[in-house]
Amino acid sequence: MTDTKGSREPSPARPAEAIEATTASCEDLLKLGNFLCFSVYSAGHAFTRAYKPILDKLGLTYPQYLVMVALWEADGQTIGGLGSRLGLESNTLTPLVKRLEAMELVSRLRCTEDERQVRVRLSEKGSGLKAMAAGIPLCLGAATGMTHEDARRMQADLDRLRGALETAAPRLAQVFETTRAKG
Amino acid sequence: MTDTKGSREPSPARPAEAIEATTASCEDLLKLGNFLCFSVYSAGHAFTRAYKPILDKLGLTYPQYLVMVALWEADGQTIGGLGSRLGLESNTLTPLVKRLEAMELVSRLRCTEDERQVRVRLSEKGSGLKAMAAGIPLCLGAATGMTHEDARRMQADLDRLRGALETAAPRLAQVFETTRAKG
DNA sequence: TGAAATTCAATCGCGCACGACTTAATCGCA
DNA sequence: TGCGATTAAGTCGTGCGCGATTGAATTTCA
Repeated sequence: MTDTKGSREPSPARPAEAIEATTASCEDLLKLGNFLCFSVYSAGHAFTRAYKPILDKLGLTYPQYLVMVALWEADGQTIGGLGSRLGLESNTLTPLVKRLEAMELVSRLRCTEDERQVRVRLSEKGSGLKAMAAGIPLCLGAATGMTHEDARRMQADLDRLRGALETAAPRLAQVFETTRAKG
Repeated sequence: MTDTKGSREPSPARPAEAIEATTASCEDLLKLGNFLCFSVYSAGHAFTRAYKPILDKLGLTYPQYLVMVALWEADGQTIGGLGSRLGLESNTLTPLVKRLEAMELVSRLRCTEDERQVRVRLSEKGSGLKAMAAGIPLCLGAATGMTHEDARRMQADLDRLRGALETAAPRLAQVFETTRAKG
């Protein structure tokens, strides 16, 4: 084993935070606890699990709930429109929306002006669910004990991060090759 | 743009930001853009997509990569140990680890002292991959353009959020009922 | 105008995530 | 000691997420 030297902390003189942040070693870099991506991944699962007991009462899964939220905000979106709003492809949305249709929460209708597109409309039942769902964000907000300011700040951070990742993604394979060649 | 009414705020003593944060209307609450959970969800997908071109070169999926990271940090963990580290159940990990075994990156060995448990050990090939993977965090870090301090702060925020959600999850269904009854 | 290129939704296959359940080993305790 | 309870891993079914591909409608432009 590489890090089983008994004493984990090498130099407790300076604040550990500063040291780790500036002089991260190869070992430190490959520790799960230092992975921002893992924190995001875990928080995402935690949200899904926290929502579950509530969404069970509505008969929705978490992604289905997000689609409903998008439709409550703007009814009659196309599959592609929902996709770009939610960051999902038609191969994910088509079956998901079909399940919503089977539950009679939405109807799917091919556009007359452009028959390639499919428009998703809320049914009465689907619109009605909105009132019930209105309490969920407050409920979750109370559960996390976060202030709205903190929540907004985290959102801003996360959205900036997502933007940076989306911008970088196309050239990351190349960057990785270069990094490896140098290192 | 429904929040541009100007006359929404009952108590105009505080700055608009704080008011919006504290007195979000039902409409505002159900907008996707105000959902912290959606920001986490999207950032998670963005990470998966950003990692993909890099992980393709290693022949790993993103969850497989996280398992490998956990093993590089501490080899020989049991399925249950990996599960509690990664927040996953055996029904997710068992087939995942079997795929890693099929790639000859790990071996699975039933413990002799407790035959209910299975220990997962890195193979030569699996250990060797660590060197190649060492460059990935730096690569991603550079791609996001974040400072280590920012990353650590977000991690701290996210980990706190995850903790709060895990604590709250068991009683959320009840809280939701109460909220609905009152609202 | 008509053929090539593009766009949109849909289908298929694979891997992850998890609830419900099974099987086998270990533990607790009368 | 032996039997019920607990624990660990695994199996199965369902839904999400996406790469690859298809088919049909639309757009482009020679």
